[in-house]
Formats: sequence, C-alpha cells, structure tokens
Amino acid sequence: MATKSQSNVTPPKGPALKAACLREALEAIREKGVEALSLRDVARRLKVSHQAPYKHFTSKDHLLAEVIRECLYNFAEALRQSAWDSNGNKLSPTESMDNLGLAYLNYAAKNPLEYRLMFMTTWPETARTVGLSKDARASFDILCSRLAGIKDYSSPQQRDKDAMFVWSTIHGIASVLESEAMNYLSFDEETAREAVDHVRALIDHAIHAS
Amino acid sequence: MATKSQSNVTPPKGPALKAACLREALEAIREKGVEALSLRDVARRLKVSHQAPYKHFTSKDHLLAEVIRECLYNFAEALRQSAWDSNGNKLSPTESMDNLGLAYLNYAAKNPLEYRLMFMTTWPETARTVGLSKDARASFDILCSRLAGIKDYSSPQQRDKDAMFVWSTIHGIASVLESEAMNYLSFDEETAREAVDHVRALIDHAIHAS
DNA sequence: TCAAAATGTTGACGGCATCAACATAGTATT
DNA sequence: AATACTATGTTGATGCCGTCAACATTTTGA
Repeated sequence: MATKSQSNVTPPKGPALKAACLREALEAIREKGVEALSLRDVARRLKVSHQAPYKHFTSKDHLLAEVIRECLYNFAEALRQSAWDSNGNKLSPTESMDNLGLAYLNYAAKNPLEYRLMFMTTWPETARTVGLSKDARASFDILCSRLAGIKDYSSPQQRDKDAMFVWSTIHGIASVLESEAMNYLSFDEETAREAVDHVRALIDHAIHAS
Repeated sequence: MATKSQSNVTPPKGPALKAACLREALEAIREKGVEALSLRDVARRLKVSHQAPYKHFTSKDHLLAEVIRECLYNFAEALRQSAWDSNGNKLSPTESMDNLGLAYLNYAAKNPLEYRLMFMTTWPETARTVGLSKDARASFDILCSRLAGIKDYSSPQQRDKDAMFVWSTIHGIASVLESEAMNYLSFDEETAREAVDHVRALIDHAIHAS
C-alpha cells in the first residue's frame, strides 16, 4: 500500500497540492524555462483542474514568487552550513568566512537553475508585495555576521561596505560562470578555474587590507 | 511637410517598419517589462496589422534578440569611446583602462533597462541561433585590448584570466546596484558609493599586482 | 511589360491567465 | 444533530497572445 500520494497516482489535495505545485513548478521551469512556466501545465502534471492551483496561489506570479522563496531558503541554509565541517564541528571565524565564498560558488555551480531564479532572473512584480526580498536579505546577513566574526567594524556601515564588496564580487564571478558568457568567451576550464581562484584571493586580500 | 514618418501619423512601411518595431519594442519593454512584451502590442503601437512585424522578424523571440543586439552595439560603442577624452584626444593606455570600468558602470547606471536586457535577462532561445553572443563578445574584447595595453601578457590565456576577473567583478557590482538588492539591503547612498569605489580600487590593485 | 519577390492584411487555431458560477466536504455553531 | 460557513475543487466563459494560412498589393528587375 502507498504511504503518501505518489506524484502520479491520485491528485494531491489540500496542503499537499500546494507543496506539489511548488515542486512541479520548479520541475517545469527546469524543463522549459521560467518564461514558459504555465499554471495550466502545472495543474495538468498534477492531474488536477486548471483552476485548482488558484486555491493556493493567487496568481501565476505568486506561485513563481513562492518557488523563488524556497530557493532562497535552501540557499541560505547551504550558506549557514558552511560554518561547520563535515563532522559537525564548528569552524573558526576565519575558516567560516573562507568557506562561505566556496559554499556560495558551489551552490551556484550545483544548482544553476535555482541560482538563476534567485539572482539572474527578473522577479515577478508580485515579489515586492510578498516581501521576497526579506528572504534574500537572510543570505546577505549571514555574510555580514561572518565578516563581523573576523574583523572589528567601527560601524554597521563599514561592515555593510565590505559585505557588499564581497557579495557583488562573488555574485559577479558566479553569474559570469553561469551565464551565456562561458559559451562564447571560449575559456578553457583551466582559465576559468584560475580566474575563480584569482577572484577569491583578491577578495581575501581586500577584506584584510582595507 | 513631413520629412520622415513621425511615429504616429502614418504606419511606417518596409525597412522603416523594421526599425520602428525595434524602437517600439524597447519602449514597450520599458513600460511593461520584457515578460510582457507582445508582438501584437508593438504592431498596435505602429498602427499596423498584427502580422506585419512577421515580415521583418521571424518570431517574437527574434525581435527580442535584435533588440538586445542593438543594446550590445550601443554598449560596446560606449566602452570604445571611453578611450578618448571629451576633446577627442586619445587617452593613455592606463587612463583608458581606468576609464573603461567607469564607462561600464556609468552605462549600467544610465541605461538600466538596456543593461538588464543584456546581462541580467535570460536571452531567448533564439539568441543562440542568431549568434547574439558574438556581439556580447565585442565588449569583452575591448576590455582585453585595454588590458593588453597596460600589461605584457605571456599568453592570451593570462590576459583572459585578468579580463574575466575584471569583467565579472565589474558586472557583479553593476548588477547588485541594479538589482532588487538595493531596495532591501537599505544601504544609504553613501555606503553604496563607497562600496563601488572600494571595488574599483581593488580591481586596480589586483591587475597591477598579479 | 509583366512575372516574381516583398510586404501587408484578415481570419483561424490552440494556449494561456484569470474571472464567475457552481459543487462538495469538513468544521464550527447553535 | 442540523445548519451554515469556509476551504477546496470543477467546469465554463472571456479576452489576449503567438503563429500558421490564404489572400491582396506594391516593388522590382529581366
């Protein structure tokens, strides 16, 4: 006997439908791209009427916003975990900071779809009204606290300045690696890897020098 | 008497229609966002049948790709001009390089819509088949030659490594400044400006140090 | 001059987001 | 227990969109 509704047997109902919509939406985006996301398609995949999702999301854009929100959660969680080693021991502040950049780039590399949704896609208008940006801020805050762990800042502004520097720089390298750019700049892997190291070294240097 | 078809008098014909489509498409995007771009809307604006644009663009995505291509042209042109001062005198290699980053950030700040289209939007699938990336590469090549002007590289790979570092870093700061991020990180202007200076100084330092 | 190529137009089709109206089941209130 | 309310689904418009097909007109060039 089935324990939970396997995705293709019986249409999920109630809260399960909501979760299933989020899951299928992400899958649909993976297969056909964000632009092609369609509520009807999601409904069809779940063998549910084309209006059913509306009981859980007020519009297609709200659904998309929630999908992105989940990505933001997971991303922040991955960043948080970069403060512990594989044995569950807390790393030193310095190691934590170093590891954060690595974790960021790693996450982007392993979850390109999610990364693009979070940081390389124009969020739906709705994102503003549902406060998506707060969830994005969570990741930034992790960076801020790691920075505060390795350096004494005279003011939050000073810390933010550093944080923004690190954030934008890492985002820069991640998004270039992720973008179409890599297809046509025709770098060999080696060059790309070295460029990444280059950036990481520079960031490191910058933080400690300033 | 009218010399050229003013946009709202008589529907433009032939090649003029093509140009007008590109213009109106950009305007439509400015008003309602890329996602909401509609060929029919463009046609309507030009008081032309909903199929007329198809005589000049094989699909909506082809139109969008051409719009982006124009942005890429203009952007590259702006970068090129950063090698000359306001009097038309060619700057020294060092000045040219310095100016390039400034020109990039300036362009992004003054043409946010275009910048987003070029570097913060998922290009239509079509972009691949029409070779859009080649036009993007042009800008990158400008950066490469500026770098080559101020430093002797043992190989193109070495130069590309630097170029990629600069490119991604500048892109990072530009896109963070342009993104939703600025809305919710709630930096004061001052902090943002300092962060930008911070990055520029670091880039500068990095190039000369490595 | 006159056929072929370019360029426009109208109409049709299927897909989509969303609104409205209706059905049903679970819950809370009397 | 009976009732009414709410949450959740379903079916059926409506109007917009991209695009195909068929047809009309203009331009071109042989």
